[in-house]
Amino acid sequence: MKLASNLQEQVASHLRRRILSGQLLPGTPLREQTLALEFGISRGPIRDALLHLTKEGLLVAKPNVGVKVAAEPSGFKRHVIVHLRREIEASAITAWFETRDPHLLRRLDDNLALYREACGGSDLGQVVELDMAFHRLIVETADKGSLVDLWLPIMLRMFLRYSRHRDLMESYHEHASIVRAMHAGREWEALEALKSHIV
Amino acid sequence: MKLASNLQEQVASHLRRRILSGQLLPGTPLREQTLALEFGISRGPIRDALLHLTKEGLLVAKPNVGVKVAAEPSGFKRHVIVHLRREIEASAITAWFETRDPHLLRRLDDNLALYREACGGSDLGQVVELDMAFHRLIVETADKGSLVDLWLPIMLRMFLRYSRHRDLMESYHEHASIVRAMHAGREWEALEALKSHIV
DNA sequence: CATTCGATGATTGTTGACAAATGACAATAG
DNA sequence: CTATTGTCATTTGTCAACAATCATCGAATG
Repeated sequence: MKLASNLQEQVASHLRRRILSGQLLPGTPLREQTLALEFGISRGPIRDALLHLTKEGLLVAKPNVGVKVAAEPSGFKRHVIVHLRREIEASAITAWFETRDPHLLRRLDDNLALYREACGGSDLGQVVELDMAFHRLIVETADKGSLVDLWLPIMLRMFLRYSRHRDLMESYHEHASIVRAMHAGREWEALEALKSHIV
Repeated sequence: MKLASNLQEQVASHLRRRILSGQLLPGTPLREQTLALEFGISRGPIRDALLHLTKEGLLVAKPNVGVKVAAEPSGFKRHVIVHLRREIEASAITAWFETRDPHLLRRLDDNLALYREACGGSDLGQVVELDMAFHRLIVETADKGSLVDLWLPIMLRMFLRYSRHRDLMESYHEHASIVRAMHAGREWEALEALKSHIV
């Protein structure tokens, strides 16, 4: 977990985690003044953070009214999002198989160990964080990480409904399958495992 | 061209147009104070606008340093972007063929007329605007427009290199082909025309 | 009784001043 | 001669006060 030096990023990270872990439910309004009091800072950085999260799709804004936590994507939209995520992450994995840089494999192994541990625990925020970090590691390897800013908003919208319909341990095993196929050098198998993991 | 009531959107629109039309080249730094003087307003709304454009992918920001116009996407990234755009717009067209609402056809026809005219003229900003509006109309019809916020950042990144390698009149005819297929009710043909248009 | 109009309170939008961080360059020590 | 340190100008980051806008609710009106 990285520590940002500027307030707006700290606020954004904090709120992002609270939304993704389900502590802030869709529809919950977020007021600038309230948050400013809560964080003990002025409204400026709060505004910046809310603007960030709005563009990331976690909040929706109405001019002169305020922001609230975004609704979970509809069935149709979610269907499109699934395809987009698959496209991006599959491209990244395909690119990785060109070089098979072992550095990524080491970091994925590390992440897997932490992820398994977190899935057993009760801190859902930690689980979300590690799940996201896993996929981010994959996306970051391709094209010097240039896909991340394209991938992040899509990923975040999907994770808006993280807590539901999800068996954490099964999710861990799916991650493990992907990494196993990469270790073994079987590209097709890795892509299939990825595809069936993203639903 | 819509006129926003709040300053940040006016500034964002203005800068967006200048970037997409090639008046602001990749790498050009944008300073808050300079822009504030230029627009005759304070730095607050400027900050908001720059944050918007950064999240849209048109600018890149470095903390405590500032923002500059984003570089054109690399070959690899562009390849992914093309696939994503195709996926989104194809989904929208497929959804439209479920209802075949004639309202969209009328608006596309209107857009085509203006687009043809603009392609003959010299105002590249106008051409970009109408090209974008064409695709936006398509995306907006599906799922009550919920795909737009997903689609826009992808579209904008692609349009960062709008001016180059492009025959405007050919672009018009490709638009026309798509609309013609939709009028005729030929879904496969429309999807193929769309796919070959987005490259 | 339904509807429109206007006052009111809450909330965002905007501003200008001040604080903090950064990068460039020159002075200095090894 | 190189590397380090200190200073300075520039630019972003933060703050608190003020203005503009919107939603709510109640009263007047048809």
